[in-house]
Amino acid sequence: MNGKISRQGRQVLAVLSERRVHLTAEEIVRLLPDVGQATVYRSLEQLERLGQIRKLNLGKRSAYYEYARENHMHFVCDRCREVIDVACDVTGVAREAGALFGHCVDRVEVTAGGLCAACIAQEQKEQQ
Amino acid sequence: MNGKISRQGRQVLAVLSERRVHLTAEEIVRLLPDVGQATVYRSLEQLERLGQIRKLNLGKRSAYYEYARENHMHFVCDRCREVIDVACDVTGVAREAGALFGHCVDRVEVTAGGLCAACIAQEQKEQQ
DNA sequence: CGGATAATCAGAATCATTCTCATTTTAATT
DNA sequence: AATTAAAATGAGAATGATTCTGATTATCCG
Repeated sequence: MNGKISRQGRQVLAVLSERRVHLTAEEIVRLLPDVGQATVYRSLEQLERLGQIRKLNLGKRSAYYEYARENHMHFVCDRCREVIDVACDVTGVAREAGALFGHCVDRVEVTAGGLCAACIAQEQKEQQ
Repeated sequence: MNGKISRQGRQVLAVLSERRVHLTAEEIVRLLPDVGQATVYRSLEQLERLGQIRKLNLGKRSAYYEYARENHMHFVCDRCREVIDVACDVTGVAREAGALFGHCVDRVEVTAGGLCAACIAQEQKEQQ
């Protein structure tokens, strides 16, 4: 459970790696009918600890998970609730800010909220 | 429920404004014995919508709430689980990044993880 | 005042996540 | 390959934060 990844763990990782989207634990459970949900949760935790995936706390009911890749932030639209990836790396800034107080930052999550482009267009249409 | 804040809502805001710390909804419920928990949750939601407070999704069991003030990020120590405020404003960067795709960013939450200064010291002591 | 509308409260319901424990798999050693 | 110990799995129960419900109470406005 520390370094080695089991068959089930590899299945979970494969789902996230292939789809390249944010998925909830529940969606992963459904995509892997012969892996128990406790195991899915355990694998997600292990994979996150190993840095292979990231857990996203977006203020939604459930957490989302994604395959770890270059840094980007997550934009959640207040209107359609869509989650959109946006290239934006502030890891350096955050690390330096933490270092000023002696903390060692090794993980940074940026979540933004507002109106997405599609919803801005929608609202303009509606107001005419 | 949209613009006006009820007596109970003002009590919730007062707790957050006076203490200036992150509190869970449950802690606020305990601090206000004669406000029902459903009302605390509803008030928190309204106050967040009005921009008076911020909801923090730190990957803990429950969400935290804080009085809205100048921007800072939240650092969660992987060892002691403490939540520490760290001055670090990336709102501008995030807003520009969103604008590139036509999104209107009006809220940015930065959460960092790693080892806090106290735990780094602890671990060094232990290794001797 | 009186009636309409909205907010509150207590408690129940929901639902994501974690726990339990019997069973199975894996790894190491003979 | 057989043996055994340790670890991982899975089904289902338990937990706990949040949301919903329905009856009651407060607020607003003529």
